[in-house]
Parts: sequence; C-alpha cells; structure tokens
Amino acid sequence: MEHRCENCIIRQFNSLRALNKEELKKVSDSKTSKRIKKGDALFIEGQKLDGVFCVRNGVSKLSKLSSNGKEQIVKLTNRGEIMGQRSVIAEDFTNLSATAISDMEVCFIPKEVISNILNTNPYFSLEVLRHMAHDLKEADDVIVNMSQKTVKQRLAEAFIYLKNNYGEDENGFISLTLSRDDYANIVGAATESLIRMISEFKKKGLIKTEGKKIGIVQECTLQELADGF
Amino acid sequence: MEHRCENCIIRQFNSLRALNKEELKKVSDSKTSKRIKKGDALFIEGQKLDGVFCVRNGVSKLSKLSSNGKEQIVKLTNRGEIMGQRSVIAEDFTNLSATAISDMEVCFIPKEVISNILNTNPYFSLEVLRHMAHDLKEADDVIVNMSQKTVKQRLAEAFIYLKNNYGEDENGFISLTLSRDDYANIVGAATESLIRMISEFKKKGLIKTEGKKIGIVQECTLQELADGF
DNA sequence: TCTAAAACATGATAATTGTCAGTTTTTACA
DNA sequence: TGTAAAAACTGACAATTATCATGTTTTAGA
Repeated sequence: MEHRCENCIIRQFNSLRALNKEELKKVSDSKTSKRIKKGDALFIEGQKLDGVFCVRNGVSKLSKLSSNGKEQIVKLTNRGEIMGQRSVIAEDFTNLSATAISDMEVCFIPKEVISNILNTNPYFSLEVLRHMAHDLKEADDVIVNMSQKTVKQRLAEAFIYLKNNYGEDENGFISLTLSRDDYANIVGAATESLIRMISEFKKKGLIKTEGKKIGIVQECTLQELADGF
Repeated sequence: MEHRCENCIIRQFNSLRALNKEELKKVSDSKTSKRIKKGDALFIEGQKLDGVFCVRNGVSKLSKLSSNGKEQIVKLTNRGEIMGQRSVIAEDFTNLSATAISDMEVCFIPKEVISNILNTNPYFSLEVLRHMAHDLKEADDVIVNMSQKTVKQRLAEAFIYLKNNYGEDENGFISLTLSRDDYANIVGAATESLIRMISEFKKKGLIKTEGKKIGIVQECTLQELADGF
C-alpha cells in the first residue's frame, strides 16, 4: 500500500494544505508515487502535462534550452514544491524541462483532479496563486541579477543561496552537489569561465572544494562580493 | 460621473471578466479613476499597495533598481492589464516600480474588494491565476534570453516585440516611443553600448530613426539576428 | 525665445566573458 | 577491475560589453 496524502507532512508546505478532507481523499486515491533517478527527466520542455508532481524528496532543476543549444537553469525545486502547475493551469505545453539532480520521490496527481478542485475551492486557488506570486517575484529578481550582475557576483550569490536552502554536511560542504556544468547553467556562463572562477574563489580562500563538493569558507566576503563590495 | 466598469470594454481583456453583476457593481462603486502623466510613477518598489490598477489607456514600465543603481525593466504593461496583483495577493511589498511611459488612464480598485472576490469566486481566482501563469512563463523566457543571448540579439528581439505589441504609425515607426535609456534598461546594457548598436543597425539598413522614433526596415533580417542567424 | 539641463552620440580603452584546443582526472559499467 | 566516456581543468586568444571622457543635439521651461 502506498502512502496516503492525508498523513503526508509535505502537504503542509504547499498549496494542498488548503484542501478539505474529501478533496484530499480524491487526490490520494488518484495519485501515483514515482521514484526518479538522478539525471532522469520528470518532464521535457514542450510536452503537455496531464498532471502535477508533488515533491516528497530530492531536488530537481527546471531548465530551458536556448536556441544556441545551451541550457539555462531557471529554478531549483525544493522538497514540498508542486511542479507543473503553470502548465496545467494555463492548459499549455510546459515551457521548462524538469530533471532530477538527486534521486527523487514524487507523487503524480492527474490534472482533472487538480482542475476540479481549482474550480470549486477558492481557498485552494488562492493558495496556488500565492505560491505562483512568490515564484514570479523570484523570477523578476533573477532577471535583474542576470542583467545587472557579473558572473562572479552571480556565482557568489549562488553559493550562498545553495547553502541557505540545502544546508551543509558535517564537513562544511554544501549538501546539494552540482556539476560544474550545472553551476554554469545556473549563473548563465560558459562552463570554462565558471571553472576558472571556482579556482579563483578557492585560491582566494573564499571556498573549499573536494571533488564536486564545494564548501563556503568566508561567507561574509562572498556576500560582499555578491553585492558588489 | 465616472465611467462604470459594467460598460468598460477593457474588462474583457483581463481577469475582471470573471466577475458577476454584483461583484462588478462593487468594483465599480469602489474604484477611482486616475490620470498619470508620462514619467510619473504609479507605485514604487518596496511600497505597500492598497489596491490594484486596471490600465484603461497608456503604457507603463515595471522596473527594479539593482544594487549598482542601474534600472532594469522587467516588463512593459499593455492596455487592459491589471497591475499590482502580485503584491496584493501575496500581501507583500511591491518588488517592482511602475512608471508611466506615456500618459495613462487607470482605475484604482481597493484591495479589500479584490480580496473579497478572490475568497468567494473561484472563477475569478482561476482567471487571475491564468494571467499570472502567463506572466511567469514570460519571465522565464526573459531569464533565458538575458543569459543566453547577446545584447545585439536582445535588442533585435525588443524591436520586433515592440512593433508586434504596440504597432507602428503611418510612416512605419514603432508607435511606442522609448528613450535610449529605456531601451538600454530593457535589454540590460549600458546606454552607450545600446546607442552604438542602434547606430550599427541603422547603418546596416535594418532600422530607421527619426529623433527618438525607431522604425523597422528589414524585419526578417532582424528576426534572424535575434535568433542568432 | 533663450538657456540650462537632459538626452543623444562617438572615440579610446579596459574589463569581462566566451571560444577553441588540449590535458588530466573521475566515473560508469562491460 | 580495466577501459572508454564524461567531467574537470588550463592556456591562449578573440569577441563582447562597460567605462570614461567629451562633444553635439534636443527639450523643457523661465
């Protein structure tokens, strides 16, 4: 037997908390659980989704391929987030691809169930709206950073963001391990440029590395760097 | 006597079309109309809004100041759009400033009225949600463009976007006239760099200028340029 | 209509970032 | 566990874009 949404803590972190008992039962009865392996895709840009994903565990990247073939990571999802909402609500193709960055456990909820609740429960709509408002604000911030900050500043910011959002292990390394390529695709730079910058940060003693793992050594200096001194 | 929302065509273009008669009456009774002069602000980043603006006429820019003091324009609003929704829904400070780019006529609707309808009319919430989903998608596209395209590509794209969205006059100039500074703040570049690029485009016969006015001469070539050949 | 301020424009130069070419290290898996 | 592929890294160089300095044109308003 699978988990029941009624008993799932994750729900408290997303818009599903606005559901009443009957709605929750409907969701729980219709949902399916999936395990996604690191590197596998949840969905791909341009696809039509017939439901949303509720992330129980693991991290994924939302990215978009630009015409020159380079990937841009727009957002990393956290535990508890719902993915694919935008596409289901707008009845539109996904504009982003979602790929697991670590092994994931997700629940898939069919769109009919979601649409149905959206049409009848204004509190749920409002909750979804609040989350989307938050995403929109963050997207605006990213736009400003992309155009006004240097790659160096954006990288410094990324390290701090990752530390704050995913924590660090007992040795002071950021828990979420990303490839250099992923880092490049987050800050929007060539991989070689990014690798060089990591070397530079390391040489200056701002960060430490061990294989792919990266640890923040001087958070204050890094923050100052991100803010442009 | 002011205009009544019941008779306002603008409504059809935004989420207010989901309102029923009573709701519409409430909105109409509580709204106030305002004229905003070109260059004046509707609201400023960090402010708390106690309502939303419905744009009857005119164009405004939504922008954000970055830490280095440069402005980044995140979005231009069109006729019919509702502004300030995000802030009212999230009960948050505005993250953007709104400034009139042309003379504007707007209606201000107090947030209590909006919140009230959001809480009771799921169709309205859903409409707002759809609009916000659309904005979010556009924001994602801007992020990708900002990080993957060159200034030249972004500028070419901006010209085409402006032509398609605001049309052109009888002489083939884009109807919406922006300052070079505004153009720079849209594509995220230094004003000098942008001016140079306009000169270059003009020299190549892609565009024509007359004072501030800019007209597209070779749309196809411009489009190819935007796509990276 | 005169005048100061703002916007526009251009050149020279420097800083940032990307590209290409190649080497070394790590990883996956047959 | 050996090996091919992928990822990480480095150097040299080129392209893009920003900055500073300065001159010209346009605009707003006294």
